[in-house]
Amino acid sequence: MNNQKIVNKKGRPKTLDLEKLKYIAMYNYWSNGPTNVSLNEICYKAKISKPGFYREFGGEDGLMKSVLLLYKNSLIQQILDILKLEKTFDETLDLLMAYVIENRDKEQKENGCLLAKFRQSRKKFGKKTQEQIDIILEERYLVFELWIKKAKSKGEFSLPLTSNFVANYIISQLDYAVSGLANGEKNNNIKNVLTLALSVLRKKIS
Amino acid sequence: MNNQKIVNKKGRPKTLDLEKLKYIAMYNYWSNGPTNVSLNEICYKAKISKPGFYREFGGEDGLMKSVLLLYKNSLIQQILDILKLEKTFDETLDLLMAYVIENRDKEQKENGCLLAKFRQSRKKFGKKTQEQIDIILEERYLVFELWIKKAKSKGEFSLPLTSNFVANYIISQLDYAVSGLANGEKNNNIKNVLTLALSVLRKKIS
DNA sequence: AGATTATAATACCAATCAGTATCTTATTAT
DNA sequence: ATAATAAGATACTGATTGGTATTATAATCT
Repeated sequence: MNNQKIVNKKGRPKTLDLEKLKYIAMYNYWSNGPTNVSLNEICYKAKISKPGFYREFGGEDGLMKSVLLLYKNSLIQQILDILKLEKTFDETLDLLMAYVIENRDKEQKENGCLLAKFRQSRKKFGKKTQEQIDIILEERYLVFELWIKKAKSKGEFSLPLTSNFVANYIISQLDYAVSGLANGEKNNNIKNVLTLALSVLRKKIS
Repeated sequence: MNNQKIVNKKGRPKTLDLEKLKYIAMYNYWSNGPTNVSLNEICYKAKISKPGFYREFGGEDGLMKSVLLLYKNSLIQQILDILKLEKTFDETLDLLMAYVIENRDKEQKENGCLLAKFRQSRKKFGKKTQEQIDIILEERYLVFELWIKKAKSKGEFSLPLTSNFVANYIISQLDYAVSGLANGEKNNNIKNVLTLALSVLRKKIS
């Protein structure tokens, strides 16, 4: 986006690796919690001088916003992509469960959801970060809601529940599962809880 | 417990207010998150000198263990007491929902569950704190499990689900509700989610 | 009264924090 | 070649952190 090394500019050329910095920041915010990582630490690990960092991001608020965008595009998108596979509603529930419980590696499970961590401490962050949290939450919600609406129109979901509520219900249960796994609960326990909680939305076998 | 001002002891008498310190620590850990509160800050707010604090608690680990015990006895106990009212299973579910959604004041809702916050950052704390987290989680689980077992023996709960699973399921849903409210979700949304999630455990109206 | 004991209070330590002033270096424009 | 520009890098600031050495104080014991 902003990589204009091609265009000859005046002044000393940039050598700092913004992608590396964002990735390192995301990883550290993710595993340690966004409120428990200092800018000093991030700059040191990314081998970027602090004045360089402040030139690029202005401060913590700008960095956090960038990290949230990176997390959305690389991680949250994986969940949203499942909703666009055009599988049946019940099959999609299975895929969502499998993604959360089986498909993520050990480290991802231990770290939980970075968006959830940001959300939990929302008030502690700057304006841009708070806005970005809200935007991503809304984006995620809208994709789930659209999926429910489609399932309804295809006749795959016919319970008398609003799309708004069903979307929130599923997101809530998935969020819980992710945080439960991060808390060290066993795969099978989470799987059973999720299975029962989502069973009320499925076509009854009887 | 340790208030032995009655017994004449040698040396300068203690004047520090341990209960006040623990209460202030609990409140600050609760509202700001246990990883975001410094000992300096706690000592300053409680008007206790740091050497005095270290003499009493040894350090952060000892304080956090004491705070967790205080939280368990004052807050978590309120939930557990509901399970001992000997109401029917379905009525007890109603009471649990009402407690989480209606009965807690605004500040409690915004702060969420202190135990959950400690649990989320469990690895960051000292040995005593980690052990106390585990103990309280286990105590809470056992009370829920006993309640389920009694409901089964009274014939109020007859689904083919283990008491272990049902206890975990209910705790999970309540935990989610508390954290959802802390994240600013609306009472009604949380109430609807909880109602649907717990409906699978209730006697069917049909 | 004087020794003993334990607590209170102040002041300090080195480490780390967010943020910046200053200086050096590498490029382009003239 | 020299000026202008912009980025890199070092080193600093004042504040805060966890933790402690030191000193003053208030009680009991002999």
